[in-house]
Amino acid sequence: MKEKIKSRSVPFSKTRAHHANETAEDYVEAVADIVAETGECRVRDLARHFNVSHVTVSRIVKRLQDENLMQTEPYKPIGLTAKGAKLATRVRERHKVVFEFLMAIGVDKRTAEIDSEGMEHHVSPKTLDAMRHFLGQ
Amino acid sequence: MKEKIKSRSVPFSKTRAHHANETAEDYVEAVADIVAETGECRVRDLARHFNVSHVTVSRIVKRLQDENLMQTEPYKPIGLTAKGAKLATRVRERHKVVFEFLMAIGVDKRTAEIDSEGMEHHVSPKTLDAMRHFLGQ
DNA sequence: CAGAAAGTGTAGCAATGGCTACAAATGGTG
DNA sequence: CACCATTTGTAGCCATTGCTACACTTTCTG
Repeated sequence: MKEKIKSRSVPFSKTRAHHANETAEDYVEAVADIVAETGECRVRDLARHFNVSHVTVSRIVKRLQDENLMQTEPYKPIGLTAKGAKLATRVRERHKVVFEFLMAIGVDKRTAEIDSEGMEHHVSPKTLDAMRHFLGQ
Repeated sequence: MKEKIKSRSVPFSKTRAHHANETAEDYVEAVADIVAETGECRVRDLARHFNVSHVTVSRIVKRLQDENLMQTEPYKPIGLTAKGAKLATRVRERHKVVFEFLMAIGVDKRTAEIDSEGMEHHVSPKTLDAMRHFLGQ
């Protein structure tokens, strides 16, 4: 099927689609994190995490379910599909590298946390490699 | 008035507002660049630059005009207001630092161009300082 | 100068992600 | 068990950014 979005092969290509893709990455990452921390992930957990209403969360979860990234049933916890888990792993690893890289160049922890969350979606594999190299891996 | 958007004081705060802000930054930067290169900026120039339809551009330009960042008249070139020019200067400088920083850590030019465009909006002043420091300024 | 080409504007639709208000389900607790 | 608080779902609104189709201006050209 391969309905992947050509994320940034060209500058500024299709901002809306790109943002929807970012949302998917943020959400699978959050689900993975929350499950890892608390055992299960609920709509309200995501609402608190992203500081949005539960309505926004449940609509997005519905969309991500349609995209085969998440799986849930009404009033039940939210889980990741195999595809979602795979994406989450990739995103978390990338996030970690960006965060540690920012720390390594002297950014304070709080700022590194905030900036890495925003920057990560725009860090290509090549740039990520450069960061890893800098970190001495 | 101070209707500034608290861009990322907290992680993930209000994605939609944040994105609208990014659009404003991208557009004022593009107008400044295009004017600098060709003498004037037209709707079609922005449409080509962002790879979107002219319709999308003219609607966004209208919004940015309402926000006092741009100025134009029907069928006329697009210019920046004082406020828009000020923002453009800040954005271009930040973009330049991020781009040069990526080059400095060994990212190839094309990738640095693409990634810096996406990353720049998420680079806080503190991280920007760290990048400047790294570049030896 | 008339007609064609290019550029721009407008109408109207879709997707995404915000929200409030209200309804329904779940889970504790008296 | 019955009630209440919490959680989740649904309805319906708005803003932003995509689009196509069509209309109108401007500009170039024969």
